[in-house]
Amino acid sequence: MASIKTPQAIRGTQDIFGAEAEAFAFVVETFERVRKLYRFRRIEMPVFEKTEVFSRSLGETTDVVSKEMYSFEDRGGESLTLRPEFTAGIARAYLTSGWQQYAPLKVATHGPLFRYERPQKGRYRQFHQLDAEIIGAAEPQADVELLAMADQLLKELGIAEGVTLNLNTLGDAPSRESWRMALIEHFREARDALSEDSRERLEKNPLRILDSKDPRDQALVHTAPRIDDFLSGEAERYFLAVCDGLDAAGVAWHRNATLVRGLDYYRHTAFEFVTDRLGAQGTVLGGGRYDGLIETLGGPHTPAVGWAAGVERLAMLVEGVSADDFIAVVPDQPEQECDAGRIVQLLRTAGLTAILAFRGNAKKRVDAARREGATAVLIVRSDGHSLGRLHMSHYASGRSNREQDDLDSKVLSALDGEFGSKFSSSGWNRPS
RNA sequence: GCGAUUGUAGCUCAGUUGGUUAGAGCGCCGGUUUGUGGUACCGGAGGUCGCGGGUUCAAACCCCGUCAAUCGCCCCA
Repeated sequence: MASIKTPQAIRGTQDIFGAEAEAFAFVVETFERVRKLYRFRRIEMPVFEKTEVFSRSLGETTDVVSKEMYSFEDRGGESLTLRPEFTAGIARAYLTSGWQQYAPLKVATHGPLFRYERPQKGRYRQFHQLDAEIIGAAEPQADVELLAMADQLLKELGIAEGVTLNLNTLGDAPSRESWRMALIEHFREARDALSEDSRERLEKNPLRILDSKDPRDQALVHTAPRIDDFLSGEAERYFLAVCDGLDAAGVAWHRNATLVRGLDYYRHTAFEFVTDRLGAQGTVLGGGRYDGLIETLGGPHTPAVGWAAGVERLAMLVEGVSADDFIAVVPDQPEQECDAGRIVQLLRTAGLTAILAFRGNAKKRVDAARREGATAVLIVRSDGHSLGRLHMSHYASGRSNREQDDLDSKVLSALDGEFGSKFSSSGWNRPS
């Protein structure tokens, strides 16, 4: 008999369960809560777009476009691509869905993205991002607001301690271009001292040499021309306004003059929240201003700024999302199954998390409930049983008698007298 | 695309210089005890040793290939 081979999961995809899934959900829920505080409007976006949406906006020579896109032809012969990022699709929607009328538009979304890369720690082929954008705002306050929201998000996730905001400006288009020329000249003179990778970058993307990890490049980076010397007066004023705004908002930041961003569309403000706790993937949230992007999609000149954050990376920093308390209801004998079912439903209706332990005898059910981490087990006995009809056993460690009493009275009020006006209760912290 | 490490039960892992029938814990299934306090007891099922080839009297172990995972390079969130 030929055995059936179980298909494997696609490389770089994840099946998330348990504590990791809880951390993942905690990140997303916290983001949803925080973005509402800033009144970013929720949007839902397609997971795929015409390929040109990404190829035109990100830059043909970027790695994302040249080798990381999941592209395919549909039945009509059109080239489509699973989104490798959010921004390009949102910019397209801004133009094709009439969202220009809402400018300045503050939007937020989250969901899966796809890049054909070699998976490693904090990097997957299907990964997930939080995303926030302000479209149609040229004011530095937009940058500040976005960063303030990012900062609050990290604080509310409880991970702000190990994460720092690196901030830089890439200047406006003329500033960036003259800086770029100066960098090429600087590195070309010392070409032989550069690492192999950086010699490659010199042709393709000279700005990237600045954040090379190769020690051979470090010395040259140190003496490289700085963007500050090429900033136009306007670009400089803009950056100062962002810095002042951050200080006023109480957002801590570090100037990092060698911070650049990978995608072509960035101008002015560029930023990354980085940590050293995630191995090679230190960037947990990154973004910047992309005033030129919407024009590359055929729209009017539209200033915009945004960021994206890796949900998996944030979730890895979040530790010990405490599981919610729950009560397991266990019938003593099969005859109490219906009573137990009634009780568990009453508890849920009253807003208490409760499960009905339904496999094995009472002993096995109690054991199973405790293994699952039940806060307490409510045993249901027959009416008139010598040990009483209901018994609460508290199993959560480190709870005070007061907390246990509170839970007992919540349960009693949820049952509303149906199973008697009181029950016995025992617990580790209770002298009994 | 490149490099390093690792693939043994559902999970976490042992497995000697190559040598009978590949083990443990947890989980799972069955039962006993217990009317409740953090690991009670007894029994059971479950493994093409990632896959393919080679060396050998003999391979989980050595060699080659391949696939996958992990970490790193590149790049990015």
